[in-house]
Amino acid sequence: MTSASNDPRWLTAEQRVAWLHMVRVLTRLPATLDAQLERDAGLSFFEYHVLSMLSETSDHTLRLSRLAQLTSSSLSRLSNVVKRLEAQGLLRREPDPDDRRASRAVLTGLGLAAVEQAAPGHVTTVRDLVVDALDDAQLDHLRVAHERILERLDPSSATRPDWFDN
Amino acid sequence: MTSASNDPRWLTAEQRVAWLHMVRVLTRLPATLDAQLERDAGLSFFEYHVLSMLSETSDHTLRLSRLAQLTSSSLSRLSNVVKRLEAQGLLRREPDPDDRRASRAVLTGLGLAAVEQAAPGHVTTVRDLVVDALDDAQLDHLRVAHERILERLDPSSATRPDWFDN
DNA sequence: GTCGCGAGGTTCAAACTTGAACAATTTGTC
DNA sequence: GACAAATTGTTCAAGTTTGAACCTCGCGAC
Repeated sequence: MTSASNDPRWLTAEQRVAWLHMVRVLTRLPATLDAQLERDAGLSFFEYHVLSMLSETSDHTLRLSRLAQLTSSSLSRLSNVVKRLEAQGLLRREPDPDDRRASRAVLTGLGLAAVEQAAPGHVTTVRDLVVDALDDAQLDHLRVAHERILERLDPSSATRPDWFDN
Repeated sequence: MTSASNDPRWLTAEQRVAWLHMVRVLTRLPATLDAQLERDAGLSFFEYHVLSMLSETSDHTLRLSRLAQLTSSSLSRLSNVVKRLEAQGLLRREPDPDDRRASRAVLTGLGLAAVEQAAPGHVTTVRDLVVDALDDAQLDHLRVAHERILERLDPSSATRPDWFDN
């Protein structure tokens, strides 16, 4: 026999090329987004993401456990970051009236102003690096591929925002 | 006028959906790869990446500065990780005879064995989450999109391995 | 040659993340 | 109702990353 049957199936040359490209994007894109936001707004991408998720809800409020899902972070990491953001006055924590174990994070006016100030530069960076690098068809193909991947990464769609209709 | 001319151009609904999908992939995929490698091989994805890049060269050797480019890491981060990997006997550092400022990292037999042991599980995960989630055309579209994005992220292609022919 | 600037690496302190342990609820089951 | 199990969130110690400071060496201009 030429190969044991429990070999992992290696990648073909084409698959390997595609994967190695993806790894480079996966490592460089977040670093670049972080650098821009840190430089222009004093926020990490993760902090921006947290504030941004809050700003999308109608009452600017989310339970910490939900916020952890939406940002794909551990509760421990989120707890630390929320504490820092609270110390900066960008949000505040309040007990959840419906469940006394839980806390809710509420965006403050200062926090909303911070996201709104940071957003234009961030959007410009996203355009420069991704959206404007692709034509409409290519961006749509990228969306489809990401949807397929997300079905594997997150079958329950727990990380998908509720307001995300599509 | 309805909008000042220096507004950043906001994303259209379609573009926004595509971008939000990408952000979810960008944050969850590396975390998942990390978890699998840490669990099954005791390596972070970054450590695996370092060892893997070394294993791809003919003499299993790379200058640290080159290795930093290939893994998109700061020299500082790489220096720390290389020190740890050296302490574990997975690689060793030696002075570069051609440039006395430089050091080279050389994969040891133990290091090669570690990559070879970790590789099958890693490849299986990559297949499960990405490669097998897409058909050939979709994977090719993904490759093309990533190539366009990399032209923006890394115009000089400094992070592209030399043996990467394509 | 030698002067100055830039490249290659290391180190240290400060900041951040992780994972385990913990306390306080809530939920489900009998 | 009462008890076990699961959920929510915080905290602490250990490990990792970051950025600035620093040292050594190569390169180019003069």
